Amino acid sequence: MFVSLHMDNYQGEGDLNDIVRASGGGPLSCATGHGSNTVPASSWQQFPSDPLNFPSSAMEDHGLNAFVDPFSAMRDPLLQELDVAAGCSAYFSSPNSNDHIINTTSSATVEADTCNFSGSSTMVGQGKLFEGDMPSPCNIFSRIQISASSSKLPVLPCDSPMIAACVSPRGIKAPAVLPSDMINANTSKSCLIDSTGPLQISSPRNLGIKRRKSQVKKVVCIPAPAAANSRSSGEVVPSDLWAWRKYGQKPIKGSPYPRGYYRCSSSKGCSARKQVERSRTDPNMLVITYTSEHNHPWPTQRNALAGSTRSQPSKNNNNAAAASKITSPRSQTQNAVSPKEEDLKESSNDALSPTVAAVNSTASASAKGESEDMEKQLEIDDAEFGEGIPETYRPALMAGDSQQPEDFFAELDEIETDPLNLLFPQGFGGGDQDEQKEKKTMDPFGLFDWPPGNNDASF
DNA sequence: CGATTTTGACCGGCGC
DNA sequence: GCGCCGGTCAAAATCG
Repeated sequence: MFVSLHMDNYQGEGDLNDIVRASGGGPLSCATGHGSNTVPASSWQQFPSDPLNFPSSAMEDHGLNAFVDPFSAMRDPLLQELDVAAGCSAYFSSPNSNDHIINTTSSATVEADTCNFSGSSTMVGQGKLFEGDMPSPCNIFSRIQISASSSKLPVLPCDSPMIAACVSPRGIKAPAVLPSDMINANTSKSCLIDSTGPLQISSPRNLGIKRRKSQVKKVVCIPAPAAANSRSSGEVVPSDLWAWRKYGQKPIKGSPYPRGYYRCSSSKGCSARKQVERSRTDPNMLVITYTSEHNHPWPTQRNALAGSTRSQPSKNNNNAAAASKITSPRSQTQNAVSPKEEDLKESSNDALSPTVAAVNSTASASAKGESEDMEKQLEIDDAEFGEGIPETYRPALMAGDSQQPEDFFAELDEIETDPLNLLFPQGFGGGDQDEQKEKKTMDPFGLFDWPPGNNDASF
């Protein structure tokens, strides 16, 4: 559940203040890296290394229960996607422990360049989206790194412990601390991306820089599922609730991996887009950049399935090796196609352990290399940053600032079919824990459908 | 048949 | 002004 969202344009002193206040006194209240409130790395390391089985109790045992839900402030489709799709505890952290995310979001209170507190803190205090006490099923998004990048901040290597918050599709409850290895894995070097370019919206060709700069973009770093879940391009696109249609792919200079361009196909006229690419520093990490916003409610079951029926090409079905590299993107973006069991296993393994290892190995080596890119990315005007948020990534469903978490979820229930159910037909909290545990083991990222016998949803 | 992916071409922004 | 680069378009191919 490493979620590392680089939420460009996400800024607000108030947020930080809230964060500090909320966490004040707590072990995690550290908004300052040098602050006395930072959690000792040793404490973090005491936690199990398995992020997927992150015991919320552990947090309590370590006095972390005071940690405030980092996502509470998030009222964002992206997060919605992540939450729902992930349906599991997510570790929100700044890509870099030093990444100043906190600093930028709340320059007033944070001054440390080595803040152990993750970027998640920046999200604390705004909203109540994730107040619910949810279990934490895990899937690909559970490890998504979410970091809010702010303007003009240097990107530093991150190897400090980070706070993790268990995020469930409907709520966040159990705060979590990442084990040291996970922390390293999450270090964002692996997630550093060069999303430095200005943002574009529906009509980029006609848009000026100003227009594009005002656009909010969110960068999500997630562990890339194994190549088994990708097509010939090797690109792996985790599924989310929205239907995405690929409209282009371009090789990116300086990166061995191409960048895929997707637009929302859930609704015509929706300007939501996302770019998917592998981190140049850590191929095991996927960098998904969301731009623009959905102008429509959550996709209903039907919508979510739109265009998602396409599965792997038949030519791949008979060739496991080929299948490992050629997989229908739809299975990734529409969360509907079930890969073969072997692929699934491979994906699970590759997406998890390797990711951690890879990140660790590259954590310090490549940090500098991408720092420049990161800086560029961060050079988004703060003012614009603040303005963009409310205007972007706010799906119709989420319209309304006054909307409370309860309202939000209530509306979700009103949807023809709860998107969450599409991903987690078994439910998140109820049911046999052992059974869920088993599922986690089989599909830690929840990218794939569970066997028909275990899946009530009719895709 | 409708939807998607693929891929080369086109366009605009930006740096030199 | 030129060239590079990133993002998008659109035709062809593919798939269910």
